[in-house]
Amino acid sequence: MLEPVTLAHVAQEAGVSPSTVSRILNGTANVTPEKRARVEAVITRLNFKPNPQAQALANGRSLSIGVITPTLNSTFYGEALAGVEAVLNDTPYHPLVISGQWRPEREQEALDVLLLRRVDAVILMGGILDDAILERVSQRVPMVALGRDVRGLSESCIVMDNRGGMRLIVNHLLHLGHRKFAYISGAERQQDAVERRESFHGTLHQAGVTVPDGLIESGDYTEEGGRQAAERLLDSDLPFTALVCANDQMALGARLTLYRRGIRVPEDMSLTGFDDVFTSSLMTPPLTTVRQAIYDMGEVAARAALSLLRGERVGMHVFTPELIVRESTHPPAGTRHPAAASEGSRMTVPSG
Amino acid sequence: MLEPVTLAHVAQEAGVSPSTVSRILNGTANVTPEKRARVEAVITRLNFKPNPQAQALANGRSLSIGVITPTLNSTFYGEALAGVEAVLNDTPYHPLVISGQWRPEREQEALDVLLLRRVDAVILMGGILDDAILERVSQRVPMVALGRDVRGLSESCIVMDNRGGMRLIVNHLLHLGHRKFAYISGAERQQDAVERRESFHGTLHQAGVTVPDGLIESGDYTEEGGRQAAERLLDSDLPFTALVCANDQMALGARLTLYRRGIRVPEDMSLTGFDDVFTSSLMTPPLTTVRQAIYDMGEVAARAALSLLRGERVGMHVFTPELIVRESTHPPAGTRHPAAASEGSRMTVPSG
DNA sequence: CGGGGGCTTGACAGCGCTTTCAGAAGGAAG
DNA sequence: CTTCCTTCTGAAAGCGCTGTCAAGCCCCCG
Repeated sequence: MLEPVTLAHVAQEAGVSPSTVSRILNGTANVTPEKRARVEAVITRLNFKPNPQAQALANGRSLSIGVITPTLNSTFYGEALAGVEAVLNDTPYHPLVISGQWRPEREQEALDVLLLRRVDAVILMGGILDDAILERVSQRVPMVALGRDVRGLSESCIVMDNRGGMRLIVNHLLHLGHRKFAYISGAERQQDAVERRESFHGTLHQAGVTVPDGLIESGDYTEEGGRQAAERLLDSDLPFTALVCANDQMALGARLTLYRRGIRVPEDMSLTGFDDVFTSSLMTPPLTTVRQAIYDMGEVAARAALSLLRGERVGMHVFTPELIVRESTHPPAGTRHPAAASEGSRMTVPSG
Repeated sequence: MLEPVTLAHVAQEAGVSPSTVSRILNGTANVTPEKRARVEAVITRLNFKPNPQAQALANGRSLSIGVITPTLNSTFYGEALAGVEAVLNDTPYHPLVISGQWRPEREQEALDVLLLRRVDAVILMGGILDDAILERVSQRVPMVALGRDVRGLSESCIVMDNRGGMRLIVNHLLHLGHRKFAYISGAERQQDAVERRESFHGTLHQAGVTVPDGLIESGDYTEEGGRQAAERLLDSDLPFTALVCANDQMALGARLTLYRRGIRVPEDMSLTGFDDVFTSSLMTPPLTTVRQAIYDMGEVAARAALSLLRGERVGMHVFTPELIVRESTHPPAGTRHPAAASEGSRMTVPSG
């Protein structure tokens, strides 16, 4: 493989024209079985691999699928990426990953780069780019969105039922006997953060429970944000027995604050997350949360992209959330509800 | 940008030949200032961007740098990736990331794909591919290795002083008064796992402390591995007061086992990690560990790759470890050493 | 036995850019 | 006013592959 062997070499070696070799490569037209065998033999003997650059230039398909992720070092999106890669691995396509850093300019740049590199499709994970822009782009190149419902593109969106998930969590806590809640919300520029918060309020409202404004804080979906939000919540001196977080990462941050203040989980305070990032099962105590099958969503997104590439239509795919009860929730102090802390011993794929 | 504008368009529009435009683009030769201005005006007006595929085909450089990482969803390598991406972001180069899943065949495949796609350089993170193979590959394409010292390629390796780091940890524990240690080692097919274990033993040996074989277990560098290893350690019924883990991820797993068994950290058991993955500062309690500046290492690796591309020589880069004392270590029960649990309140960049 | 139809196959013109080569201009030197 | 360089610039030949086009071949039918 030192001297890159080209299609022309193969053709010469097999005594056929380059066109024929190309045809065999792509199954573009019939070729005499005999010739085909001869060429294929040469191909394997020379270990010939067509140059993707040249192919891309000649027929306009680059065999790569652009992926825009908010960040590369996120527990959450990392798994989705892994799912995408796993699916693409069995195909001639390869992912081209660029991160948008939650900044619209950066996302726009990423998109531009991907288009420039002539990716055959793009998978957009989360992100905060305008629906309008995305819709426009999607007319140039097949696009699927993960974790967000893009207006005018909803057929190729992979989303989860955020409202339903939050309802599960809240009902679980209500069932345990909690009546005093605090909430740490996500970055509300993102749709899912809004949906989760609304569902939190809605579900409680139905149960006749209201939450004072002072017990709603935003944590921007980050660990550090969650930590600080928990500080503010506690500083408010308003009483609450359940702290629900809009994602696991913030729950992790909040956990630290509770630890620092000597508040025991779950005895003094129940704590919940959302997403079931795989480290959540390893928290002390393991976190009660809602499972969002992120890896699977990555897989589905990749498959959807491939379908689009084949010209097939795909429909919106809504994932159903699943409540994962672990050990961070407990009836509030003073209650005598039957403890529901069944052991959810879900272990996820190890990471590096 | 709908109708892809080509160099030929620009040439025509500016009334010059394609060659001239190309020359201006690459600064290949002198061009009359007047013409240059004219062409540049057209370029910006038409928002012309040269097609990378075509450039790659024509001059053999793809403007992409291959990155092989063990997994995409690892807290550890994720940060390194982010570092690489950040540096490349200011250059015309782009990372092309493929994961090797700790499997030699997959790593080999990844390498093949990268070479096929004609990447201009490759950055290899960890991995278990033979040094010999890598050395051979490095003759075809500039290569830098991250977190491993490849024989015959050591000038372009970014590594950390694993032995020194482990020495820091062990000395810290010895200083606190610990004499009974248990150790969870990493995947020993990887060099760094071996170095850390050797240093663990060596440092203790110098202090006159020995560790029974039953208190050494392997956890394969994963959370789940760490969890199970801790189970085995505890089941051995051999006494120990300090559990040192070869990385943070295993410490996280081990933490769960301790929690399940009602063993308090740090009162009953001191626990340490290695790497300072950013979630470690959020563990309950925050983990004492050794900081390995992973993100920085990613940056350095990317810069090294760029240097190589410019034909410059780069030297091996050894990172110095830093002890991060948090709250998971404490003098052993029954001792009355001054507690050294200073609050290491290092917060790292949030992730997604 | 000749003509039409279907298959297989090679020649060739790109895809969009780079780069060599040589011609055209302009200036310095004789 | 030649002659010889220097620049600057355009024509043209690729880079490795695809896809169109038409030629060549064989078979079948009349």
